[in-house]
Order: sequence, then C-alpha cells, then structure tokens
Amino acid sequence: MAALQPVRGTRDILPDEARQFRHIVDTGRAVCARYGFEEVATPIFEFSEVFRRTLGDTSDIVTKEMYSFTDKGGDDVTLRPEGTAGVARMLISGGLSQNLPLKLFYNGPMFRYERPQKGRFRQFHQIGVELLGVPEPAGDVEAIAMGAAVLDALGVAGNVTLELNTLGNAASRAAYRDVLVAYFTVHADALSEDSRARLARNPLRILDSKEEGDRRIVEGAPDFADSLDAESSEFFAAVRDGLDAVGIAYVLNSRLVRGLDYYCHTAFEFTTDALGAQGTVLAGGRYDGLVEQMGGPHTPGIGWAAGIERLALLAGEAPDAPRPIAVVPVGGDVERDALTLAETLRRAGFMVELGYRGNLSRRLKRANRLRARAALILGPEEVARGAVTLRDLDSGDQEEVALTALTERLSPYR
RNA sequence: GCGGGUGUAGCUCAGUUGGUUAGAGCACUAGAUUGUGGAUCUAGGGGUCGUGGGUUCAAGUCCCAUCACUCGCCCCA
Repeated sequence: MAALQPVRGTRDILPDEARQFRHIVDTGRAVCARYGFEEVATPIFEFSEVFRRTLGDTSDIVTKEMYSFTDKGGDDVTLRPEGTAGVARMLISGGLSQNLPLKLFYNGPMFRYERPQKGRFRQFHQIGVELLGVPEPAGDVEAIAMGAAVLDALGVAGNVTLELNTLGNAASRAAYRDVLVAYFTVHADALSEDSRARLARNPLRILDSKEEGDRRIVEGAPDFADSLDAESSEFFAAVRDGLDAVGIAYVLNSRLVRGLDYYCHTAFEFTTDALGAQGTVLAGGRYDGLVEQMGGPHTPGIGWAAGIERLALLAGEAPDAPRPIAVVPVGGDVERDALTLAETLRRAGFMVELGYRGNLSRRLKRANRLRARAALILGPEEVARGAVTLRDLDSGDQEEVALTALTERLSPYR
C-alpha cells in the first residue's frame, strides 16, 4: 500500500481503460475527418512564454497551475496545460498562415498542477480541434456541430446540454467589462472574498460565482446583451441561426464566460450533471486575437477541447476486446508443431493465443478466460494426420480439419 | 492553496465495550480430470491492519502526527 505510487494526480491506464480511451480518440478523429479535419501533434511541452503570452498573466492556469521547470540548458519550459496555444505557435513557426483555412484535430496529455478530484487529474487527456482562418459565423456553427456529432457518436449526447453565449468583439467586451466593474464596485462590500479578488483580475468570472450572496448581486448586474455593438449582435444571431438550421438544440447562458483571455464572440460548453463538480465535458469558443497576440499575422480561430477521462466516465463500458483463437498443444512432442501453427495463422492475419503449460483441461480453461472463440487442439494423432481439431468454444461443437483447409475453414473466426 | 470523509489480502468488505492465533466472498494456484473449457467440490498460497509515535498489562480498535486516496471550494476538460 505504501509501496511505489504514481505521482499525485497521475494514473496508470490498464488495458480495459486504454481500449476505451482509444475508442474515444478513434471516434473523435473519424467524426472530425468527415468535416475535413486532419490530425496533427505538437510537443507536450513548450517554452513557458508560449502559455504566458496566450493565457494572460491573470488566469489561474498561469498563476498557479502550470507545470513549469528549467531544463538542463537553462530554458524555462512548461508541460502544456491545454492544446490551443501549441497549435497557434505551430501556425506561426511553420508559416502555415499561407495555407488557411487550417482544420486540425489533436489528442494527447495535458498537465495542470491542481488538487485531483472526480474527473480531474494533474495529467489528463484531451481531444480537440482548431479551425483557423475562418472569420465567418459558419465556422462557429461547424465547430459546434462537429462537437455535437462526436458526443453523439460516443453515445453521451443524451447526458449533455449545449450552453451558448457570446462574449462579443473586443470593443463590446471592453465596454461590458467597464459597466460590470462599475456595478460590482458599488456592491463590493457585499461580495464574497473570492469575488472581490475576481473584481480586479477577471470580473466576468463573478457572474459564474456559486456563492449565494454573490448570486443575489449578480441578479441585478447589467446584461451583456446591452453592451453588444451591432457587429457582435449580428454575429451571434448568425451563429444561432446556423445551429437552428442544422437542428442543434442549445440553451442561452449569459453567465457562461471563459477563463482564458483570448476568447471572443462565441463561447459554448456541453455540460452534464453526472460528473459531480466537473460539469464541463466539451468546451470551446472563438479566439480571433490569439495568433496576433503571439506575434503572428491576424488569424481568426475557433476550437474546442474535450476531456477523455470525463467522456470515458459518461460513455460507460469499453468496447469488447477482440477474441482470439487458441492453439492448444496436448500430449506427446507437439509443442514445436503448435508454435509453427500459431505463427502461420498470425502471419495470415488471425489473432492467436498459444497455450503454454498444463494439461488439456487447464489449457482450455485458459482459452476460455481469454474469451477465445475457438480452440485448435493439436496432439500426436492430429499431427500424424496433418490436421487439427477445431473446437468452437461458444457452441462446444468440434471437428477435425486438415491443415491445408484450415485458413479457409477459420475465416468465420477472423 | 483551503475544508470534509476514508485507509484491514490482488479486488470488494467484515472485525463486538480495546482481549489470546485477523476473517469472508471474488480472484489466483493445485487436485478431483496425464485428450476436452464455462458449473461444482476439495486443498493451498497470499497481510509490516497506509506509515511513525503515544496511551495501556494488552491496540486493527483509543489519541497525535504524517502520507495516500476520495469528495467539495478555487479554477477548469
């Protein structure tokens, strides 16, 4: 118990869970491919500056959650806390702004130094997409529809709700921020300690407070809609109209805000109440200013990310493992023949388990535990006749099959 | 970073007001069955009771500390 343990917030992924993870990633990749998205990979660590520049110095991720260290060459590097910054950096480093629009899918581990709890880990895994170079609201609609399609393909669509909001363009957001700060400053004495801190750092976040006292004050706060300029309102209307057109249901949530500074216009989250305190399953939004902020050319973007662990909790049982054929040598000196047979079948594309030790009974028991569909029993008599005994482990039927006819006869078990 | 809960076999757990040698089910190994699996029966292996200290004639049980896990807050996928 007090033996070697993995680092807090990290965990081992055993075969059953690994199969489920693979299923989630494969499903995400396949669904997104239908929208023309191709997989990319960026390094799992970057210069710390990449995240500091994009996430903003005030975000919690930067101030307390980054896994940063100095490497042997003296560089300040950070394990990526999310995927968008790395993709944006890739676009700049590779001069990919010549190839817009870019439609990218990625998956892999992310790292945040947090206290672990249900559905939250220090090393966790995400699938995500980024659509770069598309300023039109159609891009937002496509990204959201693609997220919905992934959740649907994973069978979790029934457990989630799509929440939608707009943060407006930069001008609207700044205007709203001013109005909001003015309002909350008046009521500062009544706000919780956390929210007073937010007032200076990230006032939009107060809207999302869970403190009851804060909520009463939030009730009377100015509405974002009143601060939206014409461009922002029209953009949001176009996104909603597009979602209606493709039949994707959503609820408007004016308190839905983003922790990361580079978001603008569309913000959305697919949420659930089945994961304890972690309600968000798949979330994203538009980030038109990000690439420019990192020193690249102005490049609009929209994307989302989904936590694989959270999807796995919702998706339930992993798909069944593939079922092998068991080669079972028995009696006499046939081990060598069994080895040859197993290898021949593997080269022909079959999944084959070889029984290593014990009597026939024991080896069949083991074949059964491996969920084998069939056993190929090979003893001196079969070897003498150039045949094997094929036993179907589901039905119990068995027959002798000549080696020359074996691959043909086994095709139903492939 | 802050608060609550829980630590007994590989897993799920029982263990009385502190009392002699710490148990069960599942799983595992072997046998009944040296050429027939799933079921059953029998036997067996497996424990520093998370760790360290304290109280006591006596601690799995009570106290303190510590570590881990877990749930929540903050924040977020």
